[in-house]
Amino acid sequence: MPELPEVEVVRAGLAPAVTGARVVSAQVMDPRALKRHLPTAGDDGLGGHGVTLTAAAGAARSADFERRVTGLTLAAPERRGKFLWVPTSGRSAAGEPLALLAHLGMSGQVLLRAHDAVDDRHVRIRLWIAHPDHGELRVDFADQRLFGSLALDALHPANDGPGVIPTQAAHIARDPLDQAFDDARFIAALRSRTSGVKKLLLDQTLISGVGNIYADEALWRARLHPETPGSAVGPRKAVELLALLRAVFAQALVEGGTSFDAQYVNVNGQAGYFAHSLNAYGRTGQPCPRCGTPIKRITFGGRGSHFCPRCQKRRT
DNA sequence: CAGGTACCCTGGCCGC
DNA sequence: TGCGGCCAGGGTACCT
Repeated sequence: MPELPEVEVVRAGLAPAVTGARVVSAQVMDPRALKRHLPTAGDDGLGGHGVTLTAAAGAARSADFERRVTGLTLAAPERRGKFLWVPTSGRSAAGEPLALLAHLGMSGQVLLRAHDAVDDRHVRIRLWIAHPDHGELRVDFADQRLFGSLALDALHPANDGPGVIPTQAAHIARDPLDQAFDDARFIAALRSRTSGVKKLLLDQTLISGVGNIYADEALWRARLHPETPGSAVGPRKAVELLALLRAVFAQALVEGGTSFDAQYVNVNGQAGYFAHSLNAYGRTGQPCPRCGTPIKRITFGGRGSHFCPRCQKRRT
C-alpha cells in the first residue's frame, strides 16, 4: 500500500537512473493503466478515472501515450503526497512543460530493469530509456489491481507556494515532509472540522501522503481514537499528532517503507521492512505494544481502522 | 460541510 | 477440486 514513504523511496530510487535519460520507446500492454492519461486533440471521447475504456478507445489512448512519450528527455523526479512525476522536455499545446505522472494506487510498482531482464508479473506499461552514464534500461510500471496509472500531464506553477504541480494533482495539499507545508493552517483546519480525526488525516486536500497504514500508526502514537472529532483535538494534541506523523514517516523512510502482502517494492523489486515496526495496523487481536490490550478493528469510512481500545479512548 | 455509497480491479480467502 | 462470493485498498464521483 504505497503511501508517502513508499512513493518517496520509489522517487529517490528512480532519480539517478532517469534524470537526464531519453525515452527511446514505449509499450503499453494494458491501457487500463492509462486511466489518468487524457489524450489531446482527436480525443477518444471518454473521461479519465473511473471510466471503462472500450477496446478501440484503449488502443487509441495507448497509441497517443506511446507516440507522445517517445523521444522525451527526463528530468529529476518530484513528488507531492502520493503523486510522483518526472518533468520532461515535452510541452503541452498551451506551451507548459509536460510531466510523466505516476500514481501507484494500491499495488503499483515502478521497476528499473536491465534491458534484457525477464518480465515481472503484471507489467502494464514499459519504457525503454537511454541514460548517458547508465546506458539502456527498462522502466516497467507493474500494477496488479490497476488502481494506479501513468499519464502525460501539464505542469503549472503551484498556487500554494514554490514549485510546480501537475494538473491532476492541483487539488492535493502539500505533505508534511514538504518544506512549504503550513503547520498552523493544517492544525486550524483539523480543529475546525467535526469529522473523525482519521478521516481528516486521509483527506488529501488537507494533508497529503497519509493513507490507512500511517494514519492508524500516527493515531496510535498520539493515543487518539480514530473517530475523535477534529474539533475535540486540543491545540497541543494537534501539534503532537503532526509531529508523531512526521516521526512515523521518517522511520518508515529509513526502513524502506511498508511491504504488506508483498504489494509494495522499491525500484529494484525489494520489500521494505517497516511492517515489522507496525504497532496497530493489521494487528487485530494482538496485544498493544504499550499496554497489552488486544488491538481492535472497526470499519470507518469504508476502511478498516486499527487501534488500542485502552490507550486510544474516544474524546467527544 | 458531512455522511453514505458506488466504482475502478485482482487475488487471496472463505464456505459450500 | 472447484466455484461463487466477499473483501481490501486510494481516489473520485455523486447522492442525500
